[in-house]
Amino acid sequence: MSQLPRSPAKPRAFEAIVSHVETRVLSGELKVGDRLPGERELVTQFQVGRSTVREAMRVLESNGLIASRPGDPRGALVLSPSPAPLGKLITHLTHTSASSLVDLLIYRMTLESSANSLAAIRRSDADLVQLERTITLMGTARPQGQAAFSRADLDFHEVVAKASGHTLLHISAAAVRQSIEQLIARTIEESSDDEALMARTIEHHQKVFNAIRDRDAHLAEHLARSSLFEYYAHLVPADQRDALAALASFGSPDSV
Amino acid sequence: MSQLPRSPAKPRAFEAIVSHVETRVLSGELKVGDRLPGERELVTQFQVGRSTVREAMRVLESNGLIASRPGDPRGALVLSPSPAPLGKLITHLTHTSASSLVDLLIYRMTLESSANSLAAIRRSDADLVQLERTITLMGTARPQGQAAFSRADLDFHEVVAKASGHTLLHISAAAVRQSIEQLIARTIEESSDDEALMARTIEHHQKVFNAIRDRDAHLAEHLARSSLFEYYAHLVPADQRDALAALASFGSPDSV
DNA sequence: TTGTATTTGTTCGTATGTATC
DNA sequence: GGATACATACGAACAAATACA
Repeated sequence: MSQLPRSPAKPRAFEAIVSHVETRVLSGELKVGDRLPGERELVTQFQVGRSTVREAMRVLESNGLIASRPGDPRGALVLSPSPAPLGKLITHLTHTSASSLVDLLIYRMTLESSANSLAAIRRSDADLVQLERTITLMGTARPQGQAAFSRADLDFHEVVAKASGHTLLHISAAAVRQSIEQLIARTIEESSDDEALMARTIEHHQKVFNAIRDRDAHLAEHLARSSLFEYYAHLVPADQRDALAALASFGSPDSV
Repeated sequence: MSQLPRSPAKPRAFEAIVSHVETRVLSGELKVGDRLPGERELVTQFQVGRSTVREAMRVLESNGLIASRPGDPRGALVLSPSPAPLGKLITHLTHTSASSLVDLLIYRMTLESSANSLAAIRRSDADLVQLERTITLMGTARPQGQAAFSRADLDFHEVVAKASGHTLLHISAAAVRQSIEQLIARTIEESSDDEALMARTIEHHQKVFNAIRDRDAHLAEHLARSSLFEYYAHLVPADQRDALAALASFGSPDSV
């Protein structure tokens, strides 16, 4: 009996080291740039075998807390907080549990509309300069075809997300954009360069820029939704389009 | 010289196994519930030592991809996506001050408002039954104090997210909720049981339920924002509250 | 710059407790 | 209950890489 995994589950030896280090990093006892004791010293400190110590090191490393390299007598290095492991995890999540294109688009609409809103509130003047540059880039990329234009387009969204000053939104939006691009890469390759759509997209982005410049958070948020809808809606089956349309029309001046 | 870590950095033996498994999960070759080969078989497959295999297992385990337990002759189990690893990373990032409480609340508002909107569109009748039950539970938990009420409250949001039928939203919203609860655990413990707030919260949830029942996506989305704002806004410093307020007021009937 | 000591990366053998059949 | 195969954990050994005198 008892086919289910036990609730408490036997605590494993390496976990003691992991949570010990995590706690000390969280409490500030271990600062960025500090060194952990060497593996052999951890063996005596925790009364475990060296393999166990190494398992703990790999987990801490995978979570972005430390880095160790061979031959360094000073021990593993405590790293500064980085969104990199988070980005990897989110990328993995979007790739695995992305049931459909429409769900990915919904997710992107969700994240980027908030990023736009935040950017309108938190943007610096330097952000505006960078944004204007990416819009210019879209213009020059236009005659180079769909692929180049798409790259410039993604750049714009990336810069906006960065201007939001929200690390989590920034990282996760980037992951979702990438997943979407990979998913529709084949679908879109044969789509003839749609000059009219490109022009409309640039216009949209110009409007977003204006809204962010004028610190109009509501307008910026709504524009993210409507422009994503216009750009991508034709790729999703008509019978799944209602959820996307509902999000896109939220906050619209002419709705309600 | 060369104190900095090399750019290419020598690939380590266990990483081959990690990325191999990751790739197979991503490609769908390994489905949830499938089993990995035993450790000894992986040793021969990858021509590495057993400790190396175990290090790879710990990393995969820490990222929530697999679970293994001693004595199981079937090998490590491939897990379904879970919010746990994501929540842990987010919690760690916020604690190390890469991100603040207000950013977490913004993130939650972003995700849950979309989840509400989707739930209004995709909900089944069974979802409604479950939602009603969690609201009833909040009523019975009310006299048991803040902690019990908070748990029931979180349950409601969890059920709504599930009803959205959007795995990504569901998982990431759960992770963010978890992080927020951990972050404000101490702040809120001394907050006297606010009977009035509890009553208002239940009312809010009833309104959300009605909106989802009536398939009013816009109303459901707006309610998620306004109720989160009312519930949590007092915890964020006044000078950071504008971004949260901007999101909360978006789509409001009386704004614009 | 060279050499040396020490560290991490990796392998291997062994013992032990446990889940499955 | 017993046999089997598994994961957990330890520790010794060697190679490669690094820091430091």
